[in-house]
Amino acid sequence: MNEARTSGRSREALSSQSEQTRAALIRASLRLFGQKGFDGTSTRDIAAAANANIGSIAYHFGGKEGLRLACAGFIVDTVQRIAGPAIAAVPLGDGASGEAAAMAQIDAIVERMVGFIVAEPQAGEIVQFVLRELSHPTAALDAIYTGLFEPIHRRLCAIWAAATGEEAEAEETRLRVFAIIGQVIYFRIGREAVLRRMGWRSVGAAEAVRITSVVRENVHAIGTAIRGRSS
Amino acid sequence: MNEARTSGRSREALSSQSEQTRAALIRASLRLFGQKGFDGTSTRDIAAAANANIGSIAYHFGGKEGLRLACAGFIVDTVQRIAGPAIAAVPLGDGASGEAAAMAQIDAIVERMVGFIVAEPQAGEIVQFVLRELSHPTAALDAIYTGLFEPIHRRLCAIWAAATGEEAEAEETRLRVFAIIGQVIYFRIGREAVLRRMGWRSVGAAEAVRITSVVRENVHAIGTAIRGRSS
DNA sequence: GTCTATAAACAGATAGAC
DNA sequence: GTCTATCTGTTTATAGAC
Repeated sequence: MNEARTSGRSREALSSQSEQTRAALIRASLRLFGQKGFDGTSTRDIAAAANANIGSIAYHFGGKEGLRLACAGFIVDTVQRIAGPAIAAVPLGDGASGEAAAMAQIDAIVERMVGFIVAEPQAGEIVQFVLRELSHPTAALDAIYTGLFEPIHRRLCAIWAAATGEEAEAEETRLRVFAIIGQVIYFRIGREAVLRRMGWRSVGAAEAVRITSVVRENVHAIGTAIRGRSS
Repeated sequence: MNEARTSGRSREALSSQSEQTRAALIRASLRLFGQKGFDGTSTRDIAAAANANIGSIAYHFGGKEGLRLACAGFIVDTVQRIAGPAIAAVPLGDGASGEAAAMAQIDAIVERMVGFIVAEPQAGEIVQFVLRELSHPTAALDAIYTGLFEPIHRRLCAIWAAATGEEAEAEETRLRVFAIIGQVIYFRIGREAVLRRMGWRSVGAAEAVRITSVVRENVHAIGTAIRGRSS
């Protein structure tokens, strides 16, 4: 079996034609895998969409499966770059002022999450790709879980804990953060149903604002109720 | 093109071998479509799983596409039978007592939803199937949306309105009900991530109880906050 | 109604010319 | 590195035997 050129390549060659073809193939396959699924996408379609030839897939990635793994790597890099700053640790005070600051950070995160996941076109491909991987785990999911899901969820739990006084790694907290994420994700997954039920033609910036407003209110309500339990 | 035997069949022939083959094909294809996707599933696999032969698919459903539509019909029937009683209209009093009764019905619905969607094995196939249809709408989605999504969502909005005093068909209410559904659905869609993060080996009855507890608390918190706005 | 054989198209992988 | 030609296996659909 030929070894694909997936590692050890020099960083100076980023704009060589080889790297351009490589990048174009990843972009095209991420889009097509997201739209039509891994099995539903042929290597011929990918090559055509990337303006490359079929043989280049075997050359760069060893085969179709290698392309899937490369997509996972691209997703990890992309989302880390976008989500990283938003969920970075910010200095939080103690007691009530710390809780308020943490809740403000949660507000900002919800707004960014909705903006990216729901309204950003590129997020559609990524979410669909991840969704399919979740339903049929491969090595690509391992990369996405370890590089993205786990660290982000853990960080969100910590922020939620700072905002409510709950323990960050408590089972209840972890489940609650999943439920909160679900509120947002569903607007992408069930987009078609949302469009029909809301009578919207698309979900753009204006619709994202409406969704953000509702989700933020929900999250506040949950946080307030949790905080109120301990008093 | 041959017309498939998809309509006009007599109801008395339910246990004939023809109907048995037909039912077996639908069950098998729903499971396989859910697991591996429509494109990822071959008619040979379906026929083998249903203990039928390949030709019978063309005979009963006209082809693979007809099988997809038949799956959608099966889903509408199944979910209507399960969800129907739970969301049926119950006599609600006026004022505060009516709100409490409506919230109690919401509690019961959340519990049933989590129990079915998250813990019931058959729900996995159905959710995965619907999920894939949502991301790539065909005529099968039209059937599911019209027969299931729209009426159930509308009914949930009405119950939520009775519990909170909001207007049932207000944009905000419709979005809020979507967000609440998202909380539950995510535990099925993101099951693999949930399993890993929670350290669970599977999601059974015991885990469903934990999830129900968290989601119910969230929903109560949201409902209470909404009700509190008007005072 | 069921099952088999086969057709026609398409898949991914690969060898080799350039 | 790129591109073409081709191999091998698999796909859905269908015609026809039983």
